[in-house]
Amino acid sequence: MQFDVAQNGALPLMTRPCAPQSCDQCAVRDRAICADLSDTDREALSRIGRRVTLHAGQTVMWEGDDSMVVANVIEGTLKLATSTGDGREQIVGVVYASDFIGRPFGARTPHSVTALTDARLCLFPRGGFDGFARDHGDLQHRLLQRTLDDLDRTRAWMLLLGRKTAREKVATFLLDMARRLQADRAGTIELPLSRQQIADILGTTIETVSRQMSDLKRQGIIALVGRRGVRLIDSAALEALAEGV
Amino acid sequence: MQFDVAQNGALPLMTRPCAPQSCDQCAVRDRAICADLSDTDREALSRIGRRVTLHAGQTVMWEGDDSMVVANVIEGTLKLATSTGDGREQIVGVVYASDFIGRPFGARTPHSVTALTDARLCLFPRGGFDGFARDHGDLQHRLLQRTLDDLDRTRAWMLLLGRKTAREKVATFLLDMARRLQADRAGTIELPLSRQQIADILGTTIETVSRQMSDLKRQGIIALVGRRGVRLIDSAALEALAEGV
DNA sequence: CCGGCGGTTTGACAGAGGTCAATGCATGGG
DNA sequence: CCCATGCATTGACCTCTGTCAAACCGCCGG
Repeated sequence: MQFDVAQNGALPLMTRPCAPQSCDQCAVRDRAICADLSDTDREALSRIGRRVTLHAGQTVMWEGDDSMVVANVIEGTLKLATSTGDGREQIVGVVYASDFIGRPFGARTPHSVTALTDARLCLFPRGGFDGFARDHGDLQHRLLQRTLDDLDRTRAWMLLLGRKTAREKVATFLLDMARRLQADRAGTIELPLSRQQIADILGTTIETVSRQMSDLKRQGIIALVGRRGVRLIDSAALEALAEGV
Repeated sequence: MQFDVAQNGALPLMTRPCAPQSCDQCAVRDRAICADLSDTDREALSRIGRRVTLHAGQTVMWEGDDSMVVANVIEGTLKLATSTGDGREQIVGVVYASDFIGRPFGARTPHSVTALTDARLCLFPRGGFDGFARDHGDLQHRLLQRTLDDLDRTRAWMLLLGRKTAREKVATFLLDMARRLQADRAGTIELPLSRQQIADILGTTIETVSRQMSDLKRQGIIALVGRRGVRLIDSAALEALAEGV
């Protein structure tokens, strides 16, 4: 178990905002929580925040910090993580474009948020966002929906962490990634995570992940292409393994 | 690993409602999500729902069921659980008086809800509740707050499930229960959970829980009184163990 | 007060997965 | 284009925890 001391670049607060950009051409405009707002409301919200870019490895928020900002993910993939005092890390969530990050209506950020790939965020100071959300029931409703979904997904993941074997964990993980990520024409997906990060998601070690993947490959259920590429050859078999058959 | 086939009595929908009771003397009136409502709104909500009693072991909702009802817990303790196809169970939450249960704004109940002790609920049909919540921003805000808190707690628990040792798990669990439960004058708390249920919370087995508790007792850190009583003798030592020192 | 039931504790053992270490191999900078 | 660096794979080993089984003992009903 070790820390991710990757490139801890400048905080995004320090990051130069992108050229101001209206919500009109925002890539996540109709999937983010602001999707239901009227044009004028959306522009008002937009003026509270600003667009920032992150490089892979940069951390936006730290576990235990005062909750200062929240954000929509415009592009990229980020991890949410907590760790024990002695540095064992558990990834508690992975977020993608259009997802919402940060802790609104609360004093503390309960987990760190770190970019896994280069990313772009639409960042809001928390106070301003909280106030805006209180006045806009539709925004709050959308946030509630999303939080309820997150909670469901998180609880489902507890079953994996608490009760599944290493084999089942890796199979479940691969299926989950295949569902979320776009495969190229050869059917290969590019994992946005290193083996260490996969281990930190599954509550196991890098060696165990590697061994399980090698086994699956040996059985002809998946193919490994390069360091981060995976092609699912027999999804049905994977599904079976994920459920422990 | 085995099923909890306890007393699976009638569904609460079948349960005879208690004598109609106004919100005025409700025990959780100022802690439940309806606390911020005006008297008239609260009564309106109350008319949508009804009070039901549950016996220990009764299940209110089943994993995967259509989400038909939601409820406030007036009294008692309940568990939220999911299981794998072959019957391994993971408890994903424990709820107490004033907590909210069920899946509003969604089609499926993602986990079962089962009474650990006798309990009383204030039960609402989901459709009616959803509609009411949409029209009452303050109720929705309170629900959002609560869901965000649940999510934080759940994610903290993922660290336990994925990264902590059996010793750390049990120590963390005992401290968590001590924080939630009222100790009697001798400083003893009465766990609302059997060893099996504790194991299902911690993602381990009944034997491991038992062995860890016996070790802690042998070290003079806790005392065990009867089947479900525990007295924390050296909380500082427990804290240290919980963090893996 | 006693006896039996069901949950709990304890023991013996095995195996999944963690740890330590060495080797392999993509990938990007020079 | 090639090598160095860091991630990934593989191997050997060991420990923690799960499994199976037996003994124990609170607690309730008779």
